[in-house]
Amino acid sequence: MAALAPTSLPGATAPIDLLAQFSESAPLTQSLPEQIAARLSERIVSGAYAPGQRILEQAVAAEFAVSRGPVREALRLLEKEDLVIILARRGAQVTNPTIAEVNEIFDIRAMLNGLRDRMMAESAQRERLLPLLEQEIAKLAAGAAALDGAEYIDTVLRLNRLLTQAAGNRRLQTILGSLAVQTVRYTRLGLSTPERRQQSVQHWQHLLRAIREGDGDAAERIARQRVLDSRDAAIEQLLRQQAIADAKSAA
Amino acid sequence: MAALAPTSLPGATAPIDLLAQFSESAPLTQSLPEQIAARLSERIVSGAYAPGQRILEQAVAAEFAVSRGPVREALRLLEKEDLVIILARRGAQVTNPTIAEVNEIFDIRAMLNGLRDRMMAESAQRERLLPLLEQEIAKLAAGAAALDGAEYIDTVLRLNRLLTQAAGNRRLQTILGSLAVQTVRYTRLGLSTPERRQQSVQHWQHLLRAIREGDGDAAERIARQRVLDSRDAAIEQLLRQQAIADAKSAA
DNA sequence: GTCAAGAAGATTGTTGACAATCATACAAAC
DNA sequence: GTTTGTATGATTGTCAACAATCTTCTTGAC
Repeated sequence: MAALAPTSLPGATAPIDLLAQFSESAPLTQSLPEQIAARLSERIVSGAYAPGQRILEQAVAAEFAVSRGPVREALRLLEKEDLVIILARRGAQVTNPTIAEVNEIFDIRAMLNGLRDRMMAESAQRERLLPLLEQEIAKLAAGAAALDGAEYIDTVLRLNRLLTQAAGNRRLQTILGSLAVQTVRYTRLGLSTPERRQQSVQHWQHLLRAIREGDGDAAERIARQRVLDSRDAAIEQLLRQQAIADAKSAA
Repeated sequence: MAALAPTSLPGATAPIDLLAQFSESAPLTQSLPEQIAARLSERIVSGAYAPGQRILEQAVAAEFAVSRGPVREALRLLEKEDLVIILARRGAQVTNPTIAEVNEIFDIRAMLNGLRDRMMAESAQRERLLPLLEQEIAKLAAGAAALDGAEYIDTVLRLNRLLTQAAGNRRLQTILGSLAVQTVRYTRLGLSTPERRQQSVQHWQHLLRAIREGDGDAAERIARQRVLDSRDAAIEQLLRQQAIADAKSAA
């Protein structure tokens, strides 16, 4: 049996694939474990699965009408993204990063985004990408003033993906993609203020100039600073989520 | 009962350590997949499994007298380290990195070692580790003069582990550990000359001073330079291996 | 009331078998 | 001679059942 249509899985919400968003080019058909992982990933990032919550193989298998094998593999994929932790003979739990760990993630992102943007500034073919970057950064400026900032965040994600792909460093792409999932987990409903967003737009414009002038040192410095600045918003978001969780568990 | 609030837990798993074979402190009990992964890892790193070679699940399962399940999981672990690539319905193949990709790995290592050593220099508890570092660097100087440099490489690995663990950034540890596996793959039989090793020792001594003085900027700069310098040796090693492989396939 | 020891249930780890897909060899057509 | 189509074997993907281990609940002593 199991002649499964690659895109349809019992259970039924829209299969938004967070992981594919950051991968080079989403394959036309995802494997069964990948589909399951994508679904679970969304639940974790959205908060539907609370930090610390256990994920039982049998329960997931029953829900998606598959056996435990593919579910096991899906959980391993989520572990790779640090969305769950798997303890020997104790199964998977949704991770619950401490503030210190989120800080660490941003430290690493700062360094690697610095590398990425330096590579871009020093790349011979940056001329070809400059128009696209200019266009996206214009969109960014437009979205920054809005109240909810949803489009702003989308544009930031697109910009980052654009730069990451253009850097042409496959492994850098993998690592930054994984870190981006975590970042989205804390900035998705991104309650950053319009003021903060407009300051960020300035950073992006400075970066654009550095790239245009081929100034790798400047590009790296600006990228680092931009990531470290965005850290504050993420920490605030994390504290807010934890406060909500605490209130719930107290009730 | 017991509808307890999710117990707070550390963000993610301890990184599985394929370099454990080079360390005294291996975990007390490895899971079956981890043991298999470690054995296969050794073969890939040592070259017993050639780049591009297919690894069949059934063959490995038969050799270790287990079923294919644990072998599958072991192969997923190796994929995480980029020692193999797994293609859908086509199984696992030993990776065959291009020179460009090895360059990329060293770019990333340079940045993250920079972060790590900066953190060390700015850490409050660096005093406690300084004696250990001094001791290891002394060993390094002793081993640098030797002809084969085996002990030198062991000491470098120990030093790097020491610093990576001390940085206390779990995810950084994971990423650097994974990159270290790849690095060892190309520098293990490390035919770096005594001259090059002695220059490297100087770098380490400069780093030691920067850490002692709490100069994070200097620590980062030195670490970056050290990694980028070591890149040449790795590239040479890779070219040598490829030449051997070409000669074999021609014969 | 608290703690420890043991039993029962729940959950993961592993296995062997079956289904689906892929790679190869060979034949036929152009 | 090259290419296309087909059959066969090899290999991965998935499943359901069993074994090993952990967690929870109960019981009993202090």
